Amino acid sequence: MPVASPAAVKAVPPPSGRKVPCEKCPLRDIHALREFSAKELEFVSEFKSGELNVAAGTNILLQGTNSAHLYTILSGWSFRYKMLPDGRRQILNYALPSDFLGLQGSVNDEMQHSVEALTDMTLCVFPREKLWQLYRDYPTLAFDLTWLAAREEQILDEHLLSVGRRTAMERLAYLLLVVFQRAEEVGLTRGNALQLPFTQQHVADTLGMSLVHTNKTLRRLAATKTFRWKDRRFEIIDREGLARIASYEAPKVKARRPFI
Amino acid sequence: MPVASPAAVKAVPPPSGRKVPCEKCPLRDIHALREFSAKELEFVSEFKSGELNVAAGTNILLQGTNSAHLYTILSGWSFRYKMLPDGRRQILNYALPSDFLGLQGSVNDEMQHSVEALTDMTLCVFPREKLWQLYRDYPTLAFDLTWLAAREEQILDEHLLSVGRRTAMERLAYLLLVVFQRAEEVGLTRGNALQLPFTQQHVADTLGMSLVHTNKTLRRLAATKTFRWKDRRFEIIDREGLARIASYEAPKVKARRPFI
DNA sequence: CGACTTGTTGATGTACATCAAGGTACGTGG
DNA sequence: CCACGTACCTTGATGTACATCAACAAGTCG
Repeated sequence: MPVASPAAVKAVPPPSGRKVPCEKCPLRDIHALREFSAKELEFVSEFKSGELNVAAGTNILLQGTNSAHLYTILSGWSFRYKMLPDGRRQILNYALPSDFLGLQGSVNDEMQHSVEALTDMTLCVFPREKLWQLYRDYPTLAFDLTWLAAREEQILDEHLLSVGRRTAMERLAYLLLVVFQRAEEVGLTRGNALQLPFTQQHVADTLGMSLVHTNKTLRRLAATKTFRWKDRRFEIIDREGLARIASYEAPKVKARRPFI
Repeated sequence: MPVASPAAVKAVPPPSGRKVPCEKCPLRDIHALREFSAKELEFVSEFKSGELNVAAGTNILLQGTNSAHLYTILSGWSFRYKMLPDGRRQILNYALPSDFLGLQGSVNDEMQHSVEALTDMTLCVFPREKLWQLYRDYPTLAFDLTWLAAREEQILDEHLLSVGRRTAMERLAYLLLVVFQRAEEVGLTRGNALQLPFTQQHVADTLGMSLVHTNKTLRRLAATKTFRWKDRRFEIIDREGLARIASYEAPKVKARRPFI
């Protein structure tokens, strides 16, 4: 039975009162994100209740609990995952700077998934109870949230296609490609290189494969020389080649993506 | 290679001008759905551009195209799916009455998935260009859309866990259970029985398995006598038993679900 | 005209050989 | 100690082939 390494559950620390003013939000430098109007900026500043620094390995959200907070990632990597009672783990998606966490908590009493920090992170914290105010007074921001939810859905669709119907090679090629592209979008790459914070066990749990098989497949895929991955440093060499192996075509995005 | 039966692509007919007034919307009888205020009802009536009757097998939305319309299902079953260039098909989710289709088209230029009617259906049609008006003037409805998107995400999460980490038996038990529960929610069941409009090929493409293996697993699962399924008639006998086999726990929903 | 036969098709059920993926074990190197 | 790499054996899943059965259409005969 494929059982993931038992994740040590670290609880989240309380949010610090510290509030970097939103005008100086580091996310505003990211070109792929839309800009806020002065009025929006003012509201978001007010909406924000503080910042949170969490260490790698911390569980930001935990399956079976409820969270009074919503988060926007300011820096660092994390992943959403679910676990079965016997410890089998499925990683659902990775979350990078500008991604939004916790919206599902508005539908269910209890979170149906967990989120764990892959690296040290900084999070922007919003109280869930003010969410309604956002919908009432800031339709542009409300639309942004829907946009983000629909985008998450679209990523999950593609991921499900991978796990359900792509071969191990295809899956792996697809994952590496997509992760690189998403990191690139938010400025985490330097040229064709990227610091990849996850292990082969993470990859295995993302693609629904065993660790051993992931390793073997990774070796076979590396032989195509479409990328290099050694000691956390990932370098993409032949993007089109990877896409071809994955039989994946990147969707065209309609507009610059929003962030809250 | 597991290739789905080649789906004949039938185009959607143009929406009929016919508009059943929203006060008489058949969905309003469903207890699980929230009620609309008079003002909301008035707007939705205006938002609605017509109705659409489609035959089983019709593609309501098509991967790679863009759709000017959004749909709420008034009656009938359909499924969202993606296909790889060589014909491998992954069914992402089923859509039942009160479910909303097409929101992803607001994020991407082109649809990244298709939707096919499983049975004859009636759809309520909305023009996408009026969506912004809804966000601007009807925050409660905007919130409903977000709620629906978050719910879809939650279903996909669980589905991904299934395909990635559950065994064939568990997957199958999970699917049958969840489909029954969703049908029950919108009043499509009679006691413990349900008209199931899909074939074993659909099940296979949903769970990421081959047709043959689906059939064998279905036989083994049927031997547990937790359900009966013959000639489109599905009867659930031991719900808790199925849930135990699937190691699945149904999430608690926070509020009565909305529909547009 | 209706009843019966025949052929076709789609869905299901099963056998068997093959193969991709899993599990265990035991390396290495940092 | 943990992440990675690899060998070896096992098993779960696939692909192909073929059989059954019901639904349906077309054609034939009394």
